[in-house]
Amino acid sequence: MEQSTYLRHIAHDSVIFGFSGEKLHILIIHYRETGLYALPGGFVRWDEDLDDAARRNLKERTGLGNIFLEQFHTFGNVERYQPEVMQAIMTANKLATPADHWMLDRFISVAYYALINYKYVTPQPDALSDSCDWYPVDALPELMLDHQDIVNKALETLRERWDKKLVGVNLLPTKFTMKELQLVYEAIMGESIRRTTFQRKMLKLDIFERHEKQYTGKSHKAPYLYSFRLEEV
Amino acid sequence: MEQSTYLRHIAHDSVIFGFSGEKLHILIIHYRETGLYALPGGFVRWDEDLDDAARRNLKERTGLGNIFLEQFHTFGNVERYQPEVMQAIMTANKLATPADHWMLDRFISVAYYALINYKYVTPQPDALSDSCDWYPVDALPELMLDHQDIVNKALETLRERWDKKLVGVNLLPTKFTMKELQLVYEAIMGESIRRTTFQRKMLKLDIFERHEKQYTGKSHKAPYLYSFRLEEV
DNA sequence: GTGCTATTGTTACAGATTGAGACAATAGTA
DNA sequence: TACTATTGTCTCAATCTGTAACAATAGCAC
Repeated sequence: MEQSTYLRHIAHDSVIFGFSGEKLHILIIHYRETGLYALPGGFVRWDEDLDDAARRNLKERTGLGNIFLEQFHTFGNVERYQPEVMQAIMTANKLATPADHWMLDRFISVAYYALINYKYVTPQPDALSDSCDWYPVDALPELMLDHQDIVNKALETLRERWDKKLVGVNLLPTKFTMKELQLVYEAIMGESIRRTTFQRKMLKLDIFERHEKQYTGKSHKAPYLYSFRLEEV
Repeated sequence: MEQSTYLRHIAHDSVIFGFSGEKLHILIIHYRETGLYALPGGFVRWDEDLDDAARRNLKERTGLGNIFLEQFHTFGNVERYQPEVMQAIMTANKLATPADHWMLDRFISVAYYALINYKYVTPQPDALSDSCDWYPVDALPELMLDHQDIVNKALETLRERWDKKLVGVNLLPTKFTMKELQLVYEAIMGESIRRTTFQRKMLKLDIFERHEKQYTGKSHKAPYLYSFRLEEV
């Protein structure tokens, strides 16, 4: 039986979505002194479920557990194999890297996406990176390896799996206005939708609880706050 | 750099769907003398794309290349690790199995589903198995490891991704009747649908070419044959 | 308070889609 | 020529959607 800590050749990366109130953002880490930007990710321990590894990573980066996290694709092209990239990262961190080091092998990466509440998160860099920050999905820095492909596929998947409750519950605060829900929808779909149609369609779903009005100080009619009826989740 | 032929810890399995004209079937292999049934699968070569590995496997089993094949989930629970199962298969084939043999390691499996034309296929067993046959999805033998979970997830995915053209083109012969298309739909969805509604909805898509009538010798009005207009695929 | 503006909740109406059934056409058989 | 099973089409009502209109405010200026 293998005795090393991690399974060889297997990595995982996460596309962690947050909604700023206006735009979709994702978490990107920056590797010290290399100029390399990447998705947060890691490896799978010998005695750990694949999903648990991704969850552990998410917890380390955001401090949040019990978050919506779902696998969406596994990337396994040979072109992902670029040992010089990993070499650069390790050298910048003054780590010994014998040519047969396990981190320099070819990796297949299982990609996950997470939906979390932007406001409750303080992104945490890991041992090899000097920062971990939110970037708008439409203005990302150049990402290493195939990470931009991973982001694109994550967005595509999110659009396909758009489910009002799922996405809303995870990207919005507990109470929100219809306008905010609509902004999330538009940010994900990349298209605008008529206010009245959206409102009617949402309300007809009968999955919302209506609460008090939200007085923002603006000089116009105040919108109602809504929440998802959670007993139906 | 790793010198062995295959990437360690990484496997792939395929759920290969075919339509008998009445029911959905999938290909299942039977391992010699062990009583074990499993999905066809294999490993990934050091210099091979993940998708190509699955495609190679499909070609070996069915003789068919250029077939619709899509990844849908990666299974990586620790409970998949049951070296005694692999041990039994290898012993039955009189293969030496030192305790540290790479095939006895823990594996993460990337699962694919394929849609192929039932009639054009002669299933081929591989070196370790003595048969490879079609089974109706609702009457599978007991499968080893988590392969039943894999099948269930494949079905679920197929239902989500039901796209008339995609599914029809791959599971039906070039020319088919509306009735046959409806049977495919019902076999996948597991529910029946009203004939007239289905027909109207399909024809409105405007993706079919109508051909001659099909005279089956039955005493009733003969249905038209249709094909998908392929320039739009 | 009265008017003004921006935004929200609701309703109205036409057009499209859908579920359910009716009905005529017809290939083979008695 | 009648009869049966199945298919292609149409009708009708119910529902859903896109669009616009309109009434109801919350704050502000006065």
